[in-house]
Amino acid sequence: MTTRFRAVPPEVDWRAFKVRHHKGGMVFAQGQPVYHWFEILSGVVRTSHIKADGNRRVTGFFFNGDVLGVESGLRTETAEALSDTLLLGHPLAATESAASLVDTPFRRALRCAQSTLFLVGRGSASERLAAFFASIATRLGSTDRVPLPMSRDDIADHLGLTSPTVSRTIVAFERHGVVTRIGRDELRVLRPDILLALAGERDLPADCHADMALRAMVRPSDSSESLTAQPIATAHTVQPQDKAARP
Amino acid sequence: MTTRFRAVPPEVDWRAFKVRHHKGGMVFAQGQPVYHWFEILSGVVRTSHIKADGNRRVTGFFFNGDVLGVESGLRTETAEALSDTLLLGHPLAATESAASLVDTPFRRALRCAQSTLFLVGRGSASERLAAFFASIATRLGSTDRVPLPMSRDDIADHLGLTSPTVSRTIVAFERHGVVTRIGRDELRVLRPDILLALAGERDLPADCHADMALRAMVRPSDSSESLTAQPIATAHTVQPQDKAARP
DNA sequence: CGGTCCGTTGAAGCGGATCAACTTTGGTGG
DNA sequence: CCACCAAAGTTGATCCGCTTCAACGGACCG
Repeated sequence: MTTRFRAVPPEVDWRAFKVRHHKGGMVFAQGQPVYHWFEILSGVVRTSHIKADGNRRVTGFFFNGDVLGVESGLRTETAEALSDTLLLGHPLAATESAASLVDTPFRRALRCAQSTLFLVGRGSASERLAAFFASIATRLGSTDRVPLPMSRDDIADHLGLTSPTVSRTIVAFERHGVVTRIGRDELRVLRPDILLALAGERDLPADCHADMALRAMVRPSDSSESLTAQPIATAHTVQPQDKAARP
Repeated sequence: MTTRFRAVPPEVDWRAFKVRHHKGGMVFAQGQPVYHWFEILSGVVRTSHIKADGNRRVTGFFFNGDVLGVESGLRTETAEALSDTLLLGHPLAATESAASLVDTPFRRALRCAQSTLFLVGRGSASERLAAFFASIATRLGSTDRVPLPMSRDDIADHLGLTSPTVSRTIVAFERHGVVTRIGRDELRVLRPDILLALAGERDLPADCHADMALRAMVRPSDSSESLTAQPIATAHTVQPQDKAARP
């Protein structure tokens, strides 16, 4: 819950500058390099993130006094003015030089929290779990090994699911040859490409339609059990417009 | 996505100390004052937040090299060791003195991101929207006025819902006298207590069971339309164990 | 005054929650 | 070392809330 006061005292506003945007204007765009962070003097700004699958995720709304665009490297999100807006821009370099050593933990925690935002709140159980597993594997630097020292309930409470759903989805992953269970608290990723595709981080391999197959997997209503043979899916190109990009 | 390197160079590790926890141990507890932040040398830690309604939300898992507990004031979450764990604790005071002015925007952004985590990914559409409206009102300092300069699609994409659901839920709120629509892009909150209760931030007023009533509202299947008369609900004490605390 | 966009409302289907039974695991003590 | 027990995971059946796909209405703007 952000407060409504000035973010930094005036003496730190070295080379701070005012920017005016009118309704619909773009403050910064996803993919651009980060040069400044902004403080809202008046107006409303919306930040959103477009995933590889085209889905949009609105990451925040910012009102008078709020701080936005605090990141480094490349913009992970786009900021647009929802109304005529007056911003105070702060050069990131000035901030960096004074606190480059110290604020690192804050930034890392911020990145971590923001990446978690993309895990929860959107997408099916398969997508969330795939993203979760991919995230763990990436953070540990191991391509295929995914330790799960937490309980299924922990995972469920983290992703906004329930324990039975987590179980079913993992079993479905395994039935499709995406992962293998090693004991109770470890996975081995057999098809990282499909895992990332399910997570929405990259496009699906052309040879399969994992999401449709996995959907059918979790709910074994149809008796067409031809799945144990082939790892993932037949060459069905029938994309049911499942959760494609909005127009 | 946090990296796996040391959070800060050694010269900043003034009075850094190692802490060892065994499986199940509590690193810090929700509500305690914040004195340190931690860096994981080995093991796994889980952070979770208990809401007023008793629901638990697992906010993150932290592995080797991750940073956790970066906040100020009182702990908003509890951290527990999922395995035998070795931590490196950093006094917050040392970090503060060097960067008290500069890291403020990072902290505010972090708080903002973390609070957003509690909005999405859990709870019904009513809960998410209630929390969203309450959040806007709080941030603007106005108890009752809630401007909505963003489209319904924006709100939906932010909360992990869809535009029709947002519409229906707002109308349901209005039918219960919780809010009133002023034009298209502004709300007036008539019953802040119920709004906060729906958001899970505090207990319900004893005289009503808003959640049950609102559920029935959104889906007008039953024709028992006695709702326009009394603001919220009759004195039904029939709590259907809806989303109560887990044991 | 007409057109277009956005919001609202309706009907139908599905995904995940819920409740409950069963199985497995891991830990403990005999 | 094995038997037992408690805790966790898996599986099944049913239900409900949200999504989806439409159609309608209303507001803003030319």
